[in-house]
Amino acid sequence: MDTETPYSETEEKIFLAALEEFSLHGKQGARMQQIADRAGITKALIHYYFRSKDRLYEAVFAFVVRRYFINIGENIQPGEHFADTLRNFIDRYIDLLEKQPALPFFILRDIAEGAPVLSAKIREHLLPRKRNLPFLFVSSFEAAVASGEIRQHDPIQTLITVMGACIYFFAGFPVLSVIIPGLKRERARFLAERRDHIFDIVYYGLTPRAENR
Amino acid sequence: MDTETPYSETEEKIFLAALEEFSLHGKQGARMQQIADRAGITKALIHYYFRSKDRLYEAVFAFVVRRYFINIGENIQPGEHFADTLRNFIDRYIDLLEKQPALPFFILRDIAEGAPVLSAKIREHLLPRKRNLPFLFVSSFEAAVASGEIRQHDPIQTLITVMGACIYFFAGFPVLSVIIPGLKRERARFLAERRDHIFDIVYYGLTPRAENR
DNA sequence: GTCTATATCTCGATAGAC
DNA sequence: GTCTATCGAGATATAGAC
Repeated sequence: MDTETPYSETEEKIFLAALEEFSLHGKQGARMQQIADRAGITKALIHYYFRSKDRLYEAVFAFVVRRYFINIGENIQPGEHFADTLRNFIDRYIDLLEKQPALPFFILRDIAEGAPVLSAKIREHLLPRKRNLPFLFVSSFEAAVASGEIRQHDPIQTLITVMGACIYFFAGFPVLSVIIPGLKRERARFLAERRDHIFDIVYYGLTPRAENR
Repeated sequence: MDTETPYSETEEKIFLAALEEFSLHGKQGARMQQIADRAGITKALIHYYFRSKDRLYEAVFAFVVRRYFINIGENIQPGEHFADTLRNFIDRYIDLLEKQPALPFFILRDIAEGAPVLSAKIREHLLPRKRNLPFLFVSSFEAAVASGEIRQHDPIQTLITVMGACIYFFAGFPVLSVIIPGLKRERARFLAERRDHIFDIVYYGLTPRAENR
């Protein structure tokens, strides 16, 4: 994985082990011993590099947030039509989740505890940027309403719907794969279709409609 | 709250305190002392009734999951049109989440650990029943495709989209309320609109469409 | 059944050798 | 930088009086 940081080899091993352990068990549930085992070193070394469990968690969280909120928000072009913006949003979001499937759990863990760390990170990193993904989504949406491309609707509601539709496949996968036979085996195909499906439903749910039913 | 169990008054106090504490902090993060304080008794009494923290957590989790599956698994009427089924599904699902907002976090915690408990409960409670909510959703969907009410589409993809759209509002609320000014204050109104929004997007995303764009 | 007091244990953190 | 050994805090769990 590209941590984009000048970590030593050992640091990186610890870091990755921690990411996995924290994702699986949360901050409280994670065990330093388990992280050490995963990384193939001893607890003492973790403290040597990261000083404390709190700091280690902080480091992992900061990394995750950078990936999640900043990478996703940068270099994105608002499409000429809302259709392009929407498609772009879905693809980027699913790409991100696919590349780092532990990520939603990591985030949701924090949320489950009232999102103490996450809220701070959002305020610090996401809100100050004008070109972040949610912001672009909303402004592109409003432009499209004005131009008549889509109907009058609430952009925030739509944003939540799209994010939920994307993330739930990953977050709910273990459950879904019990309910839906063959899902595990055909995950890749299903996920590819998922992008089209979400776009299709949402976009045509927004466009001016035929008079029927 | 209706625990539907023949608990003594003290047991019930402990149980409810535990439900709250576990919801807030997870299994590991929860503190027996805190549960005792919430319940207005001492730690020793918790052990008297529930033997160990593990067993207490088990009891709470089993209760939460039972509620979840009982609610989504029974008493649902397939509507005459898919529109009715969809509307019904959304309303029930959001009702359930609203009544028990800690539920997604409980579930997500289990999922993050590979859904050991949840998978078992699904196999045990949901799959054997023919009239469960997902099943009815899919069969109503297919009937509607056949009758021409909606277009050809994948019912499973649609089901995931709807569930994700419903649940993400609750699961993501702490984050969303940071990004979206005023969300916390207007939660009730926003949630009411949410039902209409999801129905509108999804249903008209599925119906035969005007030729435009 | 409920409490106080205490035993036991788990786990993060540190000391110190190499 | 990395290890082994150990400490000490804090949490779960138990004993025993009432």
